[in-house]
Amino acid sequence: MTHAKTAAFTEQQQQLARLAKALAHPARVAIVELLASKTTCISGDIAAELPLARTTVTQHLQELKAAGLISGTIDGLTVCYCLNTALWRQAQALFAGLFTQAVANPACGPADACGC
Amino acid sequence: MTHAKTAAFTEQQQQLARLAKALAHPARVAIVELLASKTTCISGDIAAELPLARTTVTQHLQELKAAGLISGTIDGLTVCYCLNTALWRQAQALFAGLFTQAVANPACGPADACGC
DNA sequence: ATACTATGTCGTATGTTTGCGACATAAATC
DNA sequence: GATTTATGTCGCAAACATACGACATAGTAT
Repeated sequence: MTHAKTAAFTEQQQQLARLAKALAHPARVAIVELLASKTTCISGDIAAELPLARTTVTQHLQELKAAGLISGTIDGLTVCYCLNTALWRQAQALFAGLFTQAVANPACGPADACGC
Repeated sequence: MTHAKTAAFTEQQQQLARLAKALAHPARVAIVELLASKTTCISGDIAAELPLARTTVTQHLQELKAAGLISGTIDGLTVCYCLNTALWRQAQALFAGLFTQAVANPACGPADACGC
C-alpha cells in the first residue's frame, strides 16, 4: 500500500493529453500537414491523398474537429476544413512547456542512465 | 473514387504519432512532469503520487519506456526512472516543426472559418 | 423531377488501451 | 533460510480506436 492518491490530474495535463491523442495517429498528422501546406481549404481531396478509405478519413477529421484543432465549413456541395490557429497556439505553448521542462532535466543523461 | 493512394505515411509522421501517443494520457503527462521536476530519480514513489493502482502506473511507465522517452535502471531493490533527454530533444524538434507550420497557416482564421 | 456528386452517419468486425487484482521474481533484512 | 519489500508480468474485463462498406442526406446539374 503506502498509497496517497492525493489529487486527480490537472486540467492542463488533461488538455495536453487530449491534444496529444488527436495527433496520435499518422493519418491525422498527415491531414494536419496537408491543411497547413495548402492555403486553400481543401475538402474531400484530403481523402484522395491518403491511403485510407474515404469514410475512415472522415472519421479522423471528426476526431481532429472534436479536439478543436480544425473546423469545417460547408460550402455548397463541398466542405472546407481549416486549422484552428488559436488552438494550435495553445497546443504549441502547452507542449513547449513540457518539452522545456523535460530537456532541461539535469539529473540523468542518456548514457549514464541515472546516478541516484 | 478518384483515389490516388500515392504513398503511405512518412517515417516522420509515424514517429510524431508514436510520441504523441505516448503522451496521450494524463497519467503519462503527470509522470513526465514528475520526473522532470525532481532531480533525483524516483521509483515506485511515482505510483504513490498518482490516483491509480501501482500496477497501472507500471504499465504507463512501460509505455513511456517503449516509446523511448524514459529509461529505468535497477538500483538494488528500487528502480530509477529518468527522462531520456536525447529523445525529448527529437520530440521537441518534431512537434515544433508541426506547430510552426500550423500556426503560420494564413488561409483560415478562427472567426471567419475559411474563405474558399 | 431525375440523376449525379460530395459528404457524413451507422453498423460491424477486429484490434488496442486502460485498469486492476492475483501471482512471480529478486534484492534486502532478520 | 525465512520474511519483508519493491517491482514487474499475467490474465481478465470493460472501454475505446481503427477501418470499412452500405446507407442516408443534401446540394447541383440536366
